[in-house]
Amino acid sequence: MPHQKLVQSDSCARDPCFNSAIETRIFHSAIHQIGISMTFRGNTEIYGENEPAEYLYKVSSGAIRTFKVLSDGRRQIGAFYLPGDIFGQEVGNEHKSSAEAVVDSNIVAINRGALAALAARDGRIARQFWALTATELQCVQNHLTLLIMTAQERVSGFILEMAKHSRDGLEIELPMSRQDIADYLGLTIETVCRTLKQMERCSIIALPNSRHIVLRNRVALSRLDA
Amino acid sequence: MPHQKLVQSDSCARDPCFNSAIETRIFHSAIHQIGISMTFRGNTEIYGENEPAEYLYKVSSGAIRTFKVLSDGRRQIGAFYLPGDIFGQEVGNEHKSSAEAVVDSNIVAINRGALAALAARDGRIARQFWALTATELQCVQNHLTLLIMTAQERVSGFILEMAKHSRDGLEIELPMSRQDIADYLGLTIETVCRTLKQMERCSIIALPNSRHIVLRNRVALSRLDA
DNA sequence: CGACCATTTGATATGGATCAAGCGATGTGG
DNA sequence: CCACATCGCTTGATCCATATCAAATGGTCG
Repeated sequence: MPHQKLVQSDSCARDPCFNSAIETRIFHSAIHQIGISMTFRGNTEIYGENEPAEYLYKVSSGAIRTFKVLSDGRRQIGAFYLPGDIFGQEVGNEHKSSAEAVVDSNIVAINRGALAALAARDGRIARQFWALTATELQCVQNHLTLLIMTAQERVSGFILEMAKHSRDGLEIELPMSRQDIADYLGLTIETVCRTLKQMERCSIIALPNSRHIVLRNRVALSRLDA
Repeated sequence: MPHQKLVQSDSCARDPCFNSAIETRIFHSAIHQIGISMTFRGNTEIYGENEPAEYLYKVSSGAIRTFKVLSDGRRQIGAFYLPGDIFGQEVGNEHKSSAEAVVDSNIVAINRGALAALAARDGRIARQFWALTATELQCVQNHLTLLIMTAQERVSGFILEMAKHSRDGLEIELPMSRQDIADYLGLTIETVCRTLKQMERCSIIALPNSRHIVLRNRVALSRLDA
């Protein structure tokens, strides 16, 4: 799960080649100055695979998923982006994934060309711009590690990721469906359900309803995640 | 599989924010000028997880694997680096994986600080420096896609990747063991063996010996890879 | 209230893991 | 030069985690 805050608080902050908290703030305020605010209803497309990547997006509210659909219809969700996260940064000129709003969402769109122009004049902006790719890399690598693990480990990994985004780190409001979670973790809906249920039986979590998870035993949960 | 050539020939080349073939050449010649050549025997460590990332490395000959070992001993190979590839680029100041020579290898080590200094004076170098992260991202994303597929698809994906590195794209010399392949694909040795054998039975590939694969039917192979 | 869709739960099937030999190179010492 | 130990690979038999198929439940909206 991409997460701008990670960049500030993690190892990256110490790397002279990367960003600092101050630069991050400058960058985000630049985004809001040159960006255009937009609204998307849940389950609507923001951009499609192979489309030219003209814009970068910052999530103001809601949740976004990026994904690829394989030839046989299987869907691989690459990431979920939550408020504060930036998505749409690509390696080339084209989007390598599609992006959809998971629920009704507000996002700020920033023209990549305009941002590049700013970056050309301000090294701090340039560093932040590049740091997006680095953050992305970090997230994909974590995701990769999840995919070689057992169902239990994947689900606990997912819950712990989501918990980082929640206010208190204990109560999680899931914007996404079971199918979304399954496609993110490379499992089926049924396995996700059963695994969650089993964790509930062990009093590791509580499931007041299908979109709400409460952490009851974080230590046990972390243990499940290898 | 990271692959500098990818950066030149792929979509990235068209992105003004990224590199061009000329810049790539300038970058690589800079590496050879400020880099120190080193030799590693097969199965020896180049760097370990969490060590400070002082150097960047370019493979001259041989093959390198980067990997993480999970708490329970499972090993996840993140990538194989073959001649021409650059590895050791990290998001922060520390290596997030360990690196080992797969077979006896020659590599050129470049001080990251020295490269950063060059980059500060030459935007072309800076772009290339950053493009490394982008290339890495691209590769991890491909790897991620492999891991949600069936054993057959993973193995064919792997073979096709390796074929890109071979001279004629048909005859593949594998530097790595079955265990390495298994740990890269998230499978067991036995499954890798059986899958290869089955492809041989279908005349999709030939296996003159365990380290040599010959593509007999590339179309059928690509079809297996979703 | 009834239709609809997401989620849960249950029963069964299966792909890949695990366990266990066998085999074929490579190397070592007698 | 040949037994023999070693190590990586292959092959076979069995098991199990997760997928698949099927049905029940429950929440939401007209």
